[in-house]
Amino acid sequence: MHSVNAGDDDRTARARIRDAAIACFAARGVDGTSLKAIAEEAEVSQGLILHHFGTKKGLRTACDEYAVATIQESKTSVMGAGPQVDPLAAMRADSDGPPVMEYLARTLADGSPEVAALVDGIVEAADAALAEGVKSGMLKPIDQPREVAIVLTLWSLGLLALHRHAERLLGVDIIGPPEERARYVRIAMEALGRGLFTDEAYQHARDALAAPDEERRS
Amino acid sequence: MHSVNAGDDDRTARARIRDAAIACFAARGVDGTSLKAIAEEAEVSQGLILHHFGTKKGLRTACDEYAVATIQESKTSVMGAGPQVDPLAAMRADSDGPPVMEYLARTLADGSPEVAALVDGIVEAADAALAEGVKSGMLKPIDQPREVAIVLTLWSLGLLALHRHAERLLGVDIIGPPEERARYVRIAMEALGRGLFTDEAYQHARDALAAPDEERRS
DNA sequence: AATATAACTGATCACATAGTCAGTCTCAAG
DNA sequence: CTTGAGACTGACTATGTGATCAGTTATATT
Repeated sequence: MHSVNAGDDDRTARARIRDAAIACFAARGVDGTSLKAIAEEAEVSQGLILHHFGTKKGLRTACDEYAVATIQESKTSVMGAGPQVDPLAAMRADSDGPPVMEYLARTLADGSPEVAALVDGIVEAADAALAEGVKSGMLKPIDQPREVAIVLTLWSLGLLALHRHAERLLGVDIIGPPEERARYVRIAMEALGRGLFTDEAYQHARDALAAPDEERRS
Repeated sequence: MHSVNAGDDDRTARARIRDAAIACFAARGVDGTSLKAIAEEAEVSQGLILHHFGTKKGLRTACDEYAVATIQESKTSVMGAGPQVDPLAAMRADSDGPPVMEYLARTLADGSPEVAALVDGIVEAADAALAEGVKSGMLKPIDQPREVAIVLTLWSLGLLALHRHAERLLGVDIIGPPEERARYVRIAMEALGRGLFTDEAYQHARDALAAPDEERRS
């Protein structure tokens, strides 16, 4: 009865609580989720949650750490295959585990230090991937490579945060499996790959933007 | 004492409550804000909030409507100046009013119908702007103009939702005044304007993506 | 088997919350 | 002046919250 396992679930109670919390937080937000709801979802008592995590904030932190670790893991495994243009492509949550991507989408905006560090790491990876792409001749030389890496990363993650809008407008669940995201990648490729401006319009815009006060180059 | 106005503030109490709610919601989120906190901020009793708005949800809806109306207003006024590439540039909150942009950034992700409608409207505007740009020869022809308009809009709005990350990584407050955002525009221009891929790499990637279903392992 | 340690529960606490209500005050119209 | 309606308040309620705690059960160690 009071065993470590409950039902046919072989996860430890601690893991079950964490996963339940991630699911609840992803679905209704951290503030919108009570410990009671998590306890019911994990089929444990509410007291056990606090026994394991101390406070709700502690649970939140544990969720952040787990999500970050999960994503880092899949990121490095995907990274081995070669440089990736789309930072999002490097992030793929296991379909069987807790909904890490949804959780991240929810918590990206209300900045915890753990998530901030994750974002920083993704930027670094994107920066490296861009440099690699330039070196291999796949990408054009970039004037502000780091800044471009940052913006590309935040565009991707921002789209993740707004994935419900993307689903409504585009009919694409960018959190879903790779084949579901293929349409998005094609659209992104059209915008980012060849560029939108005509050559002369780009030169003109560039000159107009370059004019201001100070110049920041690497 | 019980007059319509309080202190030297000539807004109606109803407007003061709404503005205070927007400020609190923007700062700490809707769920993280109590009616008591709003009442204190607006210098009214908590009962008056419910007298005017019925429920907290009603207040939230009123905030959404006000924010949407404010942004729509500035959007159309900016639109008169000509087609805009960056959807964000069309949105500028008055510096004196409540922090509408911060509020929008907070609420973009937890989709209310009002905000969803606003997003749809911005997409329409971006779509029209793209078409205009193509027509005037500023932009290259676009294969999937509507989809590109959607993605560009969501990238911009997603960046807005993640503006704290942008500030940390880029040192740019994209909510701030236009001159503050100039650096971001230059970066976005480098990525979107001329494109990142070399010509042959783009052709190659494009061909690879055009194939209906393929397992893409780079 | 004995014992210590950790897992776990359910009752309970103090507190914050959204919402209700009775009644006061202001002001304008009759 | 009277009256009625809406603005407004402060006390109140019912409920939900995170957290505490005493006590119980399981697991591991010896």
